Amino acid sequence: MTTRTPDTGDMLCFALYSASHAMTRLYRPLLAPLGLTYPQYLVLVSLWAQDGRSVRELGEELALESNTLTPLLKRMEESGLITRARSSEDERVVQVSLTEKGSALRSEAEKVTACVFEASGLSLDELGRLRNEVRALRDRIAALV
Amino acid sequence: MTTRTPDTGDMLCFALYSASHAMTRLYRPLLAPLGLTYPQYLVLVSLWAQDGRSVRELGEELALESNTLTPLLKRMEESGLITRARSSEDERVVQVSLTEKGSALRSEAEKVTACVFEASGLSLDELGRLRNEVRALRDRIAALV
DNA sequence: GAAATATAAATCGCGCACGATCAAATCGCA
DNA sequence: TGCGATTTGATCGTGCGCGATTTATATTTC
Repeated sequence: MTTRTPDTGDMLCFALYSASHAMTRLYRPLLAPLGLTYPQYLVLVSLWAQDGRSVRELGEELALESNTLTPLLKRMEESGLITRARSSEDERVVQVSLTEKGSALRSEAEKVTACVFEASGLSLDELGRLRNEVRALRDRIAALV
Repeated sequence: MTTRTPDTGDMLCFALYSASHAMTRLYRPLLAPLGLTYPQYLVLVSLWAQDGRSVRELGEELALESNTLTPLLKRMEESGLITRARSSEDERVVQVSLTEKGSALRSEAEKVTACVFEASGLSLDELGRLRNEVRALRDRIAALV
């Protein structure tokens, strides 16, 4: 009948917002012993898949701008996880590379992954399906912005 | 065969993280003309549903602590959207109430809602189903933390 | 009814996000 | 070849999120 203003419980955007924060809260105590924040963990995941990427490439993968990444990467350099170096071919580009320490965290991170999967309470199939739906929505929205 | 470290594309947590940020980016230009950020919009949505809530109640609804809400609410008070007043019954409690201006934004917000629904590219049914799945996941995770 | 405990909000410090802007390097092309 | 346009990353300011702590008020317990 009457269209009422949606409550937060009705809003998909709030479901995503609060679920994302819940995930970060779940990760925090698991990553803290490794000296990592969640966004820093994402950078490592990206570099484990492909080392030596530029700031721009990392930004494309993670949907973050240099104004976010530059200070974040400096902190990661400070804690000895990565190195940052200007490319000799193109002096504009900064290559980000894993250190020994950054590479070594990979095996620790697999335990974290397992722990988070457990916490989700989903089967691999369910998780994959939900992830694909959320990703599809994200891509549809991102294409507009 | 071998279990490889998941890439960001495989991770449900990253799907949620990036989808949530994409949503915020979608909302930003729609809310900016109203002088609102996305979290401030969420506070208004909560208050439109039930005015005069305490900081604690808002925090429960939005899953935010007073260290986030207090400064946020002060900014909203500053911009004339809400009032903050100590309860006379319990001096610890701060009641948050909509001003005329805060109430008036409700009709504007419905246009924003429609615009975001459009951008999602989902049917009402699909949206509802996805929202319920994301919410269920969030609640399962939040129960552990 | 005084001391111990619990609860509500505020404060502080740090790490994201991001709009706006800037400096430097490279590219394009007349 | 030279000069404007583009690309890359950095810088700055503001607004969240949140762990840790503090202050003030209320409740419990003895």
